[in-house]
Amino acid sequence: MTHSAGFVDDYLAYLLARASHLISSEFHAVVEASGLSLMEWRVMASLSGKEALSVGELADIVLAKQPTVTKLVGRMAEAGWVKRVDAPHDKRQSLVSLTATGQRKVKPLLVQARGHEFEVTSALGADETQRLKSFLKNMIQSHTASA
Amino acid sequence: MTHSAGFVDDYLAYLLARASHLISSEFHAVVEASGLSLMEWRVMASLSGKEALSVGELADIVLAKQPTVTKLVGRMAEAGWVKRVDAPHDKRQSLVSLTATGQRKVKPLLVQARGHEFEVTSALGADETQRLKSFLKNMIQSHTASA
DNA sequence: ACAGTTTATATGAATATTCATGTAAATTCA
DNA sequence: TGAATTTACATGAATATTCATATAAACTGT
Repeated sequence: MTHSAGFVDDYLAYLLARASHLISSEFHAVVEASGLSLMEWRVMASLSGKEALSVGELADIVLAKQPTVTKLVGRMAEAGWVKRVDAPHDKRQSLVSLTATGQRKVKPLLVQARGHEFEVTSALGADETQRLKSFLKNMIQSHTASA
Repeated sequence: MTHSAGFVDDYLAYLLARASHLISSEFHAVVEASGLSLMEWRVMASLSGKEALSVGELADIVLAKQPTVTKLVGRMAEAGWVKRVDAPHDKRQSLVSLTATGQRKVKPLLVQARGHEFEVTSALGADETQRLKSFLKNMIQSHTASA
């Protein structure tokens, strides 16, 4: 049975939210299996490959508010996955980085994430996937230029 | 200054999450100005044009869990924007619909939402926008077929 | 029709997120 | 330099979300 098309069914903001939620949810199962929450996974994925990120930068990247990230990072530090050090040049900043334990924990997930992404996009094909990503990157960039 | 590309910068799930968050946030200002939260707006937009939706259907649509929606709808009913009636054929279901007050409240937002969507997509152009929406709809459909 | 199962929603406790605000460090500019 | 302002993070209270579970209605197979 086909639902009558409601407002949201052709509304870009909603299509983005739904697609995002859907893809994240699928991978959520994998993430949970390794004992991480979605937010914890986002933090660790964001930190991987980087030397360190400040709490504020992390908040921006993981799409949460600063107090949320402060507390999230606190829990993750207790778990031993990340550590915090004051920035040498600006002692207000708290630089967050992965511990060796954290790196070991996130490494397999990064591989699985690429695998999942491939599954998701294989129906579209590589070219179309690139086009989709370009759309999204453009949209992100053009609406972030403000800063 | 260009950041070195981290894992998430080319990861589809993240691009979707970021684009979604960005677009929603922009419109969030408009929504808040009318005294609604983002979730309340989603509920009302989802209900507009429909006769009614069950709590479960709503939860699926607004991308939240059922207990969240039960409580959200409870608050919205107190505010007078929606009402609940037991489904005549299945008394377990609680059918949620907009009140006249709710309709009046959401109507201008629906117009503004289309306006905002137009702003966001005007940079892409109508054709590319349709293509982007098609991508998203396909992705949503193909990953929802399971049910 | 009935016992067992499944489905839809509600509810209370646990958890997470956010808002408002505080503190301290950095920056600005007279 | 130093007072005023801004920036970065932390913290406690308020709020929202979720998990686990309860309740009641509908379905299933006999």
